[in-house]
Amino acid sequence: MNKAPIELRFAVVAVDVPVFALLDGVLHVLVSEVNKPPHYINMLAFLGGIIDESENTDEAATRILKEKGNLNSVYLEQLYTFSNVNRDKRNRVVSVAYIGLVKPEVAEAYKHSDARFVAVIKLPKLAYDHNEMLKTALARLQGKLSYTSIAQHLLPRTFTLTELQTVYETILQREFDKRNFRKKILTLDVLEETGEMQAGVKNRPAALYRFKSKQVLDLPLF
Amino acid sequence: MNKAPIELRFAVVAVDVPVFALLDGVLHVLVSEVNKPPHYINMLAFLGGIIDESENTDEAATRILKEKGNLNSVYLEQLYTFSNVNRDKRNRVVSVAYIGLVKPEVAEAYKHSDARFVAVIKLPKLAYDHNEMLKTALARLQGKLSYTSIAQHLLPRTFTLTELQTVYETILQREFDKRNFRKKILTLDVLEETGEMQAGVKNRPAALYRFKSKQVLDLPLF
DNA sequence: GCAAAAGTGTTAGGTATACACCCATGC
DNA sequence: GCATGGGTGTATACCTAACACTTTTGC
Repeated sequence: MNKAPIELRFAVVAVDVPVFALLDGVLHVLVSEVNKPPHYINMLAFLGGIIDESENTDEAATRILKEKGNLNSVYLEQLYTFSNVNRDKRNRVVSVAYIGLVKPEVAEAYKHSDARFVAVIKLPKLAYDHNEMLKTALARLQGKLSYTSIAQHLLPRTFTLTELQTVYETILQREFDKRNFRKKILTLDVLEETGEMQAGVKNRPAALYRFKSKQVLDLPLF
Repeated sequence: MNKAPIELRFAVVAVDVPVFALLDGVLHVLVSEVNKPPHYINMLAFLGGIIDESENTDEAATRILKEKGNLNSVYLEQLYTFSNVNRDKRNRVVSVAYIGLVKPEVAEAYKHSDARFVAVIKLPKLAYDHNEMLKTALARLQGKLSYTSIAQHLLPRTFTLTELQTVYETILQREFDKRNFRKKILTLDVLEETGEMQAGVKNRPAALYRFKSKQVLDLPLF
């Protein structure tokens, strides 16, 4: 493919991906060390990188999580594009940010040389404009949870209704009445019982459910 | 500012802006002629252009509407970033799309050499990926109308409740009961009466309202 | 038998929906 | 006085929110 005149190509296009996971009922996000003197010395940032000539930004996000974080099976959706002139002090980078969600068993097993899941409330000042990106991502996550079935990507394949409720309570930062929550979610008819029960818990075992559809559906929730 | 290595700068970053207006109760969008042989001959597309080194994409969108369409006072919000490798067949362009909204008096008075407002339902096949962009924009517009006070940017500064209802009915493509619509919108407490009435209409003149706040607020609507 | 979490129904208050007639103005 | 759109209230169904006790399991 032809290229546009060089003077129009002053910016690089990157993707950045805050990948969220719930670990022990606490929202975590994947960060890695950044050490790019003089501006970004020993700071944390989300995984990200520059897109290739042969891919769109969706594909770049998937590739970069794989290459830089050894992460597969991440649910991704585009978040927002950040383009302030000085958002990366080294040179002009326009970043198409994505939100990534992984199931807890993926995050629990995660081991990588420099990337790790850190509790969102414990994050320090991040590199680039990633604090702003985080704020945008959290707001979007709350919105999406409230009117779609996106919670399925933060839960194991099968889960208890209490686990599902905990996802909502953790991310929306409010509590729900157990009976009302169950009534609501069950009448939406998006879950089905697996027929299995929890095993090895030291209390009454709960019934396990799964989402009927792997699609993220629009739902009237909260 | 330093530049990244040239081999990473294969793409240009552009913005594209479908600008919507309601004219006589019909949704219109601003398009201009594109004539870029061999791929795009005498086609229509939304206003758009390449960002400058000194601006972010928000600023670029505002500037381009002014420069290429002589349009000011457009409400803008970022829509989505389109990055498919072949979305522009001439060379690699990553487009950060915005939605623009203008008040009917602006659209009615609009005169420009090649840009014009065309009814959305009458649009032909557009250049680039602008049909896909339109689809995304319309879906977003419906969503925003349903849970924010964005309608204010498609209405004159003062308006009747029937005009407001027509905005909702046109964009959401459903009808509302007049009494229930009024009750709902008035109990939300976002409107105030101007004290003025319509003049020169050949029926009973309606009371004129305005939005209390110029901010776009989140509201529980439909 | 005790600790821990699962599971389950009812009531009251508020919100959404459906529906029809009179009013003010221009011509 | 007629045509046009403006403006208003009520009754019903539905949904939401508040609330407490019994069950099952492991130890």
